[in-house]
Amino acid sequence: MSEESRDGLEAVRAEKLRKIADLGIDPWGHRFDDHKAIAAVRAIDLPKPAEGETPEPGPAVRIAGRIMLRRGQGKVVFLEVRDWTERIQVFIGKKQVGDQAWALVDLLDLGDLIGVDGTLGYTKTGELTVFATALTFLGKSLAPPPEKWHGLTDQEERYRRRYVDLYSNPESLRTFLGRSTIVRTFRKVMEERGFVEVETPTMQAIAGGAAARPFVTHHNTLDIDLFLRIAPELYLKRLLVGGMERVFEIGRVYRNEGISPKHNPEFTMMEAYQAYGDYHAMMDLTEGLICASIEAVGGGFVRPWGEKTVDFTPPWPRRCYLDLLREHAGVDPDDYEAVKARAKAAGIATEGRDRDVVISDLFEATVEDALAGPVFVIDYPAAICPLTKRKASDPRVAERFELFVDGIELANAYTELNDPYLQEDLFRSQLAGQKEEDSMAKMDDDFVQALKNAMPPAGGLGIGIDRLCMLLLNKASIRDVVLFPLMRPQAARPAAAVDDESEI
RNA sequence: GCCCUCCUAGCUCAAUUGGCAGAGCAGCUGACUCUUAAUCAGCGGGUUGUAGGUUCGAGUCCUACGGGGGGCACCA
Repeated sequence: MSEESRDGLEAVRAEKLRKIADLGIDPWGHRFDDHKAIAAVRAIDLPKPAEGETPEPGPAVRIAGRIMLRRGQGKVVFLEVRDWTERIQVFIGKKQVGDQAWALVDLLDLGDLIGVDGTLGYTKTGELTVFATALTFLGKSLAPPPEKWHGLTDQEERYRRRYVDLYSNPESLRTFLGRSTIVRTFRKVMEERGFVEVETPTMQAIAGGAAARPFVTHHNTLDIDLFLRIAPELYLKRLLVGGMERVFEIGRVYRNEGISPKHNPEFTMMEAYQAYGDYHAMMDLTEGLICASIEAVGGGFVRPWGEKTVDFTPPWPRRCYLDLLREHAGVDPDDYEAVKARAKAAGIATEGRDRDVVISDLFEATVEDALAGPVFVIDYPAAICPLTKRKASDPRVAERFELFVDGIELANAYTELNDPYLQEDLFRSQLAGQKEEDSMAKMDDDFVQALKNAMPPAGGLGIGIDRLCMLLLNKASIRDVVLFPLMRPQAARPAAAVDDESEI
């Protein structure tokens, strides 16, 4: 951490900035219209001249971007300029641009932003190149960019200074543009299927709809504590009561729990509710959303996933929860003594705990990691699903599914419980062995009142956007698909001396 | 919260058993009008995350603290 050397490198660039201003050029640039995306420039069909042939003058192009590489050659310089679509080589000759522009070229650093007008053509070695006729300075980078070959590799720096990661690591930029493509695809598919996008409160007096600990915040004027939402579920279902038959929300939820490669304290979920649907309708929707996303980001249905491969070719199997437990845990779920014995062997407490809670723990311990998927796990034990409609044929079973891929839970959906009396009962009854703060059952009187106005039978769905992005973009950590993952604050850097820099 | 591990120049990385802190890139000076991580010659750049300790001597060993990564726990 040398303040001295950092200042040294910055001082050199600050001096160049001053010299650029001395040339009568604004070192912070201005509006620069009508430049082409570099990818579009590269897509221009310009035939390569044959050996020895004098090349035809190519089309005039205008580009803008960041200087990534510089190869000086006396009175000629080659730059690699990158924008958010591509990179391209720029040729600048002293004779071609004139003395005035050449004075500016001397003051260009890696990381600076420039606009280039020129003609498109090929160099002697056959590289597509913009032969500059004019330069426009668009922004001075006072900070030196990372090493030109390796980019920024330090994980911590990549997360803390994402702006550097994005411009220096094309793969990182590609990932976040891919995430944007996935979100856009979700909106498009939902719209095609007749859903409307809505926004519901993120600050809630009762943080319901999931089993998670909320963040607490405070409203000063009302002098009340509020929770950041852990799910939009209960508000979206109020909209079903109100007659909005197909709604969805793509939004941030906040859960005050651990951080891991699969968990960020704030993450993005899409929740959708469809009146007169059920969980099978939600499975079709889920498959449609994810398959459309795969087509949008490209790469086919058989996709790399770390060292593994995941085959997303639809349709995906739909497997019963208890069948999977039978297979992987090797016990008959109806024989609770056997289940308890198996749970104890797996290190799961059984004493004084609800039967379905023990079964759920055993499922997580023995089945989830083995689910290569994609696979819909369907028909959950009812006691662990307080917001879900029970099967008419068997009230011990809830009409719920979760979608798993390589042990990762990607989606969670129900046929929604719309019986207000049963909902109220389930809100009141805590399961034995579950702490209240960890329970999904939190009394929400207004929600029960809403159900008393008749909520249509419905299917509801939640999909973790971040995890889907991990899987489709092949990133091992959620922090690689969240632009600014939560980090501990660093100790403040000593404030730079203000007085002796003020003239710049 | 617990366990393991990492932190060396702006960036990417070396440094043998505890023995003079190094290289490449970037930067600066100079040469070069078709380069491809351009090349060539020269120069500058460090409180080895922080604070202690052991030692004749610590980047290296020990302790504490800070930050990161992985795992456990919690959760989606």
